[in-house]
Amino acid sequence: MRRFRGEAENKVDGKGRVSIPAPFRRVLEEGDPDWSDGFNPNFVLVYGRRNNKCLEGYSLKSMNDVDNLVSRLPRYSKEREILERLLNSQSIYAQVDENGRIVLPPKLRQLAKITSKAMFVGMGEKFQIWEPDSYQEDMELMEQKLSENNLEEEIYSHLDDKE
Amino acid sequence: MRRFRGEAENKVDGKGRVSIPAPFRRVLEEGDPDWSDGFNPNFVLVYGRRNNKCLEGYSLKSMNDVDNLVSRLPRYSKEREILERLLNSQSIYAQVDENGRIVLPPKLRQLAKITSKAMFVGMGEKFQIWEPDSYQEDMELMEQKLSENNLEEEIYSHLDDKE
DNA sequence: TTGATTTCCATATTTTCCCATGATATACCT
DNA sequence: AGGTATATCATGGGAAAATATGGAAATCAA
Repeated sequence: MRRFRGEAENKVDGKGRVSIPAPFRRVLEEGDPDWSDGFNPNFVLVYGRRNNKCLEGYSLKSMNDVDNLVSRLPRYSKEREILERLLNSQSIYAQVDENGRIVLPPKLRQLAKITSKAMFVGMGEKFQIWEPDSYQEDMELMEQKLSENNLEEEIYSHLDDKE
Repeated sequence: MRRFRGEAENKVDGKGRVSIPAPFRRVLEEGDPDWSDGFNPNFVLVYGRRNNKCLEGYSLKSMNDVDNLVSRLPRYSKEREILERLLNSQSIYAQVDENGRIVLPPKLRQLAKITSKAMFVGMGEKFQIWEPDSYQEDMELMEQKLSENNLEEEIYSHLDDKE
């Protein structure tokens, strides 16, 4: 299964339209069970995550995976209710149009402070949409934290095969 | 499993096209689960490592191994999000074309300061793409450091099996 | 009606695809 | 062994398709 990789900065016009980077569209197509050649994929936009600093896009398949994880929790547990609230109420279906664009509703643009440009960031099974300056800030903050405490090595150590 | 070995300097044309050295292609083919004779392998180009001094190519298989390790971390943990950011946002899929070439997008060429030539360097499970002068500099720096303190022996000693 | 949203069309630029060439290399055949 | 046909390789150029983006017309909603 193809993953969301790379970054792309696209323009947002007055109507809130933005192009989804073509490589991301390929992943969304692959992740939409109903998609077939010539048609446009649907997917899910989540806006309640990361303190509203960005939006997150999931293919239908990967959203399903997340939903299934939630379903495994006890039906009326606090955790499950919170997760269901975050994932379901704070998300919408979006559909790519004929030109490869979506419309970001005003509310979502406000939340993420997106005005004239949007930065698309690949995150593997999902992607994020940032206001470009916020993204750069966040990236720098992350890199700073990594180098500060020599965390990079520690982080990468998580990758070592341990069985 | 075949490994990336050797060096090759190839031209980069105006469109950013470069030939992947034929021996490297053989490794990429072997490392692409979907590849079969007559087709062209896909792989992953990473541009965020090594201070942007070069690009790195990974076969799909070896990249998959890394991704799978990340997937084992709790889905929304800090570590996983950081790793996903590092690994996914700073990489793209690349596909070898009919003539054995890939296109280096302008952004990646800029990052590595690659203009008209690219040096391909085998690194075992991955390969690097350098601007030829930068590569020579880096190589000389390394050799200098090694000989200066007579470190070569010490370096190789790390290879001894210690349990 | 009027503002907003969706659909459709237009276009410059980028990217991809396809074919061509010269240079090596490999295989084959007598 | 010599010579010839056959691949493969690195590279170039042009045609065709795809991408990102702008704007107009059509549709919808209050």
